[in-house]
Amino acid sequence: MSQRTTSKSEQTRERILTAALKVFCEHGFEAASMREIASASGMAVGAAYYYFDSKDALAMAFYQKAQEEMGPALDLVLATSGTLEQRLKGIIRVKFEHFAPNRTLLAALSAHSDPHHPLSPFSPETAVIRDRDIAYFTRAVADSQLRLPGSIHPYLPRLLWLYQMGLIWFWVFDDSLGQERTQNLFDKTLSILLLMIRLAALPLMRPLDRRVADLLHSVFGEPGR
Amino acid sequence: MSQRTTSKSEQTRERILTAALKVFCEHGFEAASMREIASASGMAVGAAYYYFDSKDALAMAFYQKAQEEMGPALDLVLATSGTLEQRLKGIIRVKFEHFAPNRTLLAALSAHSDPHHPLSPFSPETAVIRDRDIAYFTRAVADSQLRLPGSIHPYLPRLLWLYQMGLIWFWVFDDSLGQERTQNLFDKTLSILLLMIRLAALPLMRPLDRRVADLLHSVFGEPGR
DNA sequence: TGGTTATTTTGAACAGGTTCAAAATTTCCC
DNA sequence: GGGAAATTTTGAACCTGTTCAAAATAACCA
Repeated sequence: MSQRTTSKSEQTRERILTAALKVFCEHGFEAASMREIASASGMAVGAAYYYFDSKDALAMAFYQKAQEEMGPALDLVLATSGTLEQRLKGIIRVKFEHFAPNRTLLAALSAHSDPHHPLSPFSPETAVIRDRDIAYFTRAVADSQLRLPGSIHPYLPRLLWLYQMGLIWFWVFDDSLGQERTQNLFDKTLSILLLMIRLAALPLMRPLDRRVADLLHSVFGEPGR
Repeated sequence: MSQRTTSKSEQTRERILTAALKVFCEHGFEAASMREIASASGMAVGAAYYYFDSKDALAMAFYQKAQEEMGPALDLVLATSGTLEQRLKGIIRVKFEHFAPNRTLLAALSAHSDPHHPLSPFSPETAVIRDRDIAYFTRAVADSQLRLPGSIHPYLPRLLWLYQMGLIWFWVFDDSLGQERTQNLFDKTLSILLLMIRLAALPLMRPLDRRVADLLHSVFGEPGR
């Protein structure tokens, strides 16, 4: 049966990924070798490459799995909080808490700044993951009544995603105890962000609005979803 | 004589770097192998590693050399322009023009986002290069009369440097013809930046100022040079 | 069931960055 | 000048990510 086969194949894939995460946790991403991962999973090196395109792809698979696992917690945040502030705080807290045990693993993904690289957060290959992520920000913005210029509004989810990516980047490399510096950065930037959104409604900001909308259009392309 | 020795050693180093740049230009950074670079310079692989810590370090050496070469052009910009706008435009244009022939080589440096990595733009190891770079922005800000809150002022050079880094990052991966998208981004963000600086002087912005200054302090540390 | 095809698994081979002990050369000092 | 010490140069060896042709296994169908 094709069903069973897929399932067994899936199991093997799972087994390799689990072994990889274990090895990553033990020696860190760099120090972990594909040979060790393979033998930890009881398979040959080639098998790991049959299921994953590269070593980095293992880190990406971890991210993808994490995204699925966080789904319910994120839904809960959106269901139980109303203001944008609460929602953003909630969403980002969920992510930090979920990734905390493997925080440094994310550094492997931060390495790919080139949007041409399949594992870059900006690549076409990661578009599905990215869009799923952005969708949460879309929902976070949706029914929170924001008085934001309409021209900027459609870009807000993507901007917030970008903001989150920046925070995560800072967090990944934050050596302070309990990553308190990131917490500090988060508190302060969020408060500025919300204040700016409030100020953006003032007529004085009109010239700024126009320019920002123009900029966003040329960076992100069409405003439509 | 110690002088001669240093000089000859320096020459060899130069010869390897030149060969490396040639090979990088021919096949790109990734495709260039250390063996090819070594043989192109008429030395053994080990020699390259005697002068440079890694392959990436060759790209960094290129950046460092470029920084020195751009010095006079940057000084000229500062000497012949008065407004912050003209100066920023000038400084960044000089850089783009200088790096244009080797634009993609900079991608090798963009790869190191981890501040722990010696070649990261944020690492202690690159502090000298970074500070030299920031100094130009300090000079650019210096005698252009800006009405900016005093609490933010000391961070401005570092912020402008960060802004420049972002632009260069965008430029390195910009596939549009003649990198026109970057030009567009530059024009629009600069106009927004200058408008924001003008708006920042308004008393209405006082609460924002305080928060921004607080944020900058916690990210950059002490305001003093 | 038995043969054929598709999927999965293997591990040796490859390529390239990096190391290092030894050799070659230069410097330094008596 | 000559011998010790420092510097420079060498290239084979190492390690690791990755590939790939062949082997093993599973799925499918007559």
